[in-house]
Amino acid sequence: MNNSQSADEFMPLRDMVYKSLRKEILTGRITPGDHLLELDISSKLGVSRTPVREALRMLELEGLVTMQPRRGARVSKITEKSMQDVLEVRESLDALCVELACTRITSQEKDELRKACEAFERAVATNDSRKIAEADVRFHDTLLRAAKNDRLVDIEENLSQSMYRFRFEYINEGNGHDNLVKEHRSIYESVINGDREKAASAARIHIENQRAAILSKINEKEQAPVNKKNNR
Amino acid sequence: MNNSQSADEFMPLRDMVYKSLRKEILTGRITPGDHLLELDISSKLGVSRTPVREALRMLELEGLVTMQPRRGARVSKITEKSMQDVLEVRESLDALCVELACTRITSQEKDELRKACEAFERAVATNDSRKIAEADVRFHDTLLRAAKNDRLVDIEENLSQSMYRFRFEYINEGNGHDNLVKEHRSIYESVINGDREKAASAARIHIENQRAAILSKINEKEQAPVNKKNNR
DNA sequence: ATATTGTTTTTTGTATACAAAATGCGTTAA
DNA sequence: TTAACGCATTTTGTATACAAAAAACAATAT
Repeated sequence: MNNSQSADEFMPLRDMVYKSLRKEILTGRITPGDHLLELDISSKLGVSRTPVREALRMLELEGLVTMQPRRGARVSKITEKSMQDVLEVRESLDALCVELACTRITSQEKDELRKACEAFERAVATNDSRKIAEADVRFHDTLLRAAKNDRLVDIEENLSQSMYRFRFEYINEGNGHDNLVKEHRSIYESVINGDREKAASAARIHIENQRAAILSKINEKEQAPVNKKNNR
Repeated sequence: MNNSQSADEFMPLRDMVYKSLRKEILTGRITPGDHLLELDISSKLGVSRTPVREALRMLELEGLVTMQPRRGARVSKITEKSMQDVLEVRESLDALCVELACTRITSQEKDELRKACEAFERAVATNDSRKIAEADVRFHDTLLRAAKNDRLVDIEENLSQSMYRFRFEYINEGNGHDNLVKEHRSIYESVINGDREKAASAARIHIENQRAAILSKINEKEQAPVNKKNNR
């Protein structure tokens, strides 16, 4: 009965379920390790098990849930190692992204990038971390589009998902906002000027700083006794 | 009735179907643009539509098939652009891979890498392109494992899949075998010596040459009237 | 001959039914 | 008290049934 996902109408139920579950995982309403019961989900969303199962297969391939045959699906755990792995790959791919953008960006996209950069600065000024996160995504999406590589877009989207929870938290960190602005500006200017080397190194520094923020956050948590289960 | 996939026994049917379909796509027995009829597949493999549908959802997320709601699944088309996109990403990630391998490879893995490198040289000597392709995969897998990054492994596997058909063909190219040996050896030596810069540039050159071979192959085909369908 | 409309057939989407494995629980025996 | 066994329940895996959309086809009118 509860729909909880807009923009459907003629969307197959499996996609509705998929988006709904993904949202709950990314926003932390379902936490790593939680068992995903097909019957629970289907009754909660008012559909049968069939679309639920298909959605689970999709989430499995995305890496958000882990299947054990005959034992069901669980929300994938995030370890520090897995986060390190993601960040390493992102560093290379973000560098690639801005390098490609340097040579392929159109004048219209340059304009968009400027706006996105300015919007980010304004968002930081408001100190509203939701707005900051949104503006951050917009800036990076603009760069990604300018790179004109569809496969890169797919992979980066997938990597971003893995970082979603942490992105929100590292942006909440009190200190680094001004640094973020500077880093974005540096990337922006390099891309506009078509300076591939400088753009790449700026992108790498940007990720490197995120890594530091995220890892300090993880370690901080490790101190506290964190192993609570079932937030509902 | 026809099983066509070994190593199952207690594998869920969806995985059997998934592997079976993937194999047929990768080996070209089903070609891009082909319509995948659920009922055909299920009767051919002797299972019901349920596991077939779940397998299709997985292949969709992997990018091997493209779904149109209410209109079924088709094998994804490979365009020159999509191949270029894949190669660009691979260049960055292969460079990352060997850089990581430089600092993380164990002495045991160094040994494996040496063996893989030598096996590749022997394979080239036989001039059997199937053997060459296998040895090539072995060499790259060894490097990938040495990099100790699970996410990188996943992504590279996915990218390799997209190139599977072409890998076979470019390896068939008469000219480049000796070059391949030299390139591998250069990568091998750099990694053993822990020279990140040299390893990265060697890896990039390696991919760059593959790009040239693959693209010449694609262009060659474009000349001939290639739009045949249904090879069965 | 072509376009349009209506009808039949095919195909996908969804729900449900049934089988088999896994889980949980209580009982019994050491 | 604990370990082990068996039974009941839950949960996943698979098949099938039914609904609805799309495609194929035929007939009619222009």
